Amino acid sequence: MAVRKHSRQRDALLNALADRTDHPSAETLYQELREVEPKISLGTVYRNLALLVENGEILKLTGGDDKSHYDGNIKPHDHFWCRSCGKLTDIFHEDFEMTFKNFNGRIESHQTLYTGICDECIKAE
Amino acid sequence: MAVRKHSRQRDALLNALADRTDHPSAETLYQELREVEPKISLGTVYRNLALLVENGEILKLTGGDDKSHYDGNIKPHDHFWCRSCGKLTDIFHEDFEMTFKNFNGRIESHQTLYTGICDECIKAE
DNA sequence: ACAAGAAACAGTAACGATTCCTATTATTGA
DNA sequence: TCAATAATAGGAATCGTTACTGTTTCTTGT
Repeated sequence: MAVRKHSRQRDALLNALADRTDHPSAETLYQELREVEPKISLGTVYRNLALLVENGEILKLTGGDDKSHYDGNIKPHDHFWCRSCGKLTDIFHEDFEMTFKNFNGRIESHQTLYTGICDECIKAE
Repeated sequence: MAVRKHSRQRDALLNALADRTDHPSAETLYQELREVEPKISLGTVYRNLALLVENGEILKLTGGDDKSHYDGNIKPHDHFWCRSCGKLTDIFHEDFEMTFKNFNGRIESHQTLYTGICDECIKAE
C-alpha cells in the first residue's frame, strides 16, 4: 500500500463521523452511508475505519457492548457507558495528572470507560 | 434461575482466576480448566464467567484485542495493554481523584485502558 | 488527454468469539 | 431416597469482523 489514494467513500465516512457526539458502530455507519453512497459495502466501511484509526484521524472505542464504536473527536477524553440504555457519552476533564510508580513502558494513549447509570436512566428508574 | 446451585465447575473457574496478574481469555481458562475438570465445556466457562461478573466476583476487561479478558482482582485498578506484544498488565494508583462537571449520572465502576509499548518491548526494539 | 500500474472497491465467503439449544447430570431441600 | 430444577456437555447457530476475488477508480508519467 505504497501510495494512499483518495477515495470518495473514505471522505464520506470521515464526514459522517464529524460533528457528532454519539459513537456509532460500523454497522450504523454503513446504514447511514448507504444514503449518500448507495453502493458502499460493509467491507469498505471496516477497511476505511481501520485506515482512519491507524492514521489517528478517528478513535476506536471498545467496552460496554460487544462491538466497536468510532469517535471522530480525537481530543483526549473519556467515555461513560450506561449499562441500562447502552448509550456511550463523552466525559471531558482538564488538568488531569496521573503518576505511575515503577512503570517503565511508554504510554501513547489511554482510554477510560466508566460504567454505571446515566442521568436519563436514573430519572426513568 | 431462582435458586443458585453450587457447582464444581464454577468453583474451579473462580479458583483459576485467583492470585494471578495476567488476564486470561475465556478460551485460555477453558484450556487450563480441562486439566482439573476434563469434561468441562466452553459454554460452561462462558456462562459462569458471566455469572461471576454479574455477581461482582470478577471483572471483564475489553479493549486491546478482540476478545474479552477476565480479572480475579476486583480492587479498582487500570490496565495497560502493549500493542506490540499484546500483554495486559495492571496499573494501580492511589489517591486518585476525579472531578466531573455537569455530570449527573451514577458511576459504578470505571476502567482505564492505557495503550503504548511495554517495558520489555521497548528493550527488545 | 491517455494508458499503465496499483489502490480501493463491491460482493461474498470465511472466520472466530460468543451465545443458544437440547438432552443429560448434579445439587438441593423435603 | 426422591422429586424438582439448576447446571452441565456437546454441538449448532449467531454475529461482528476480516479475507478473498474479480472489477473499478485514482494517480502519475507521457
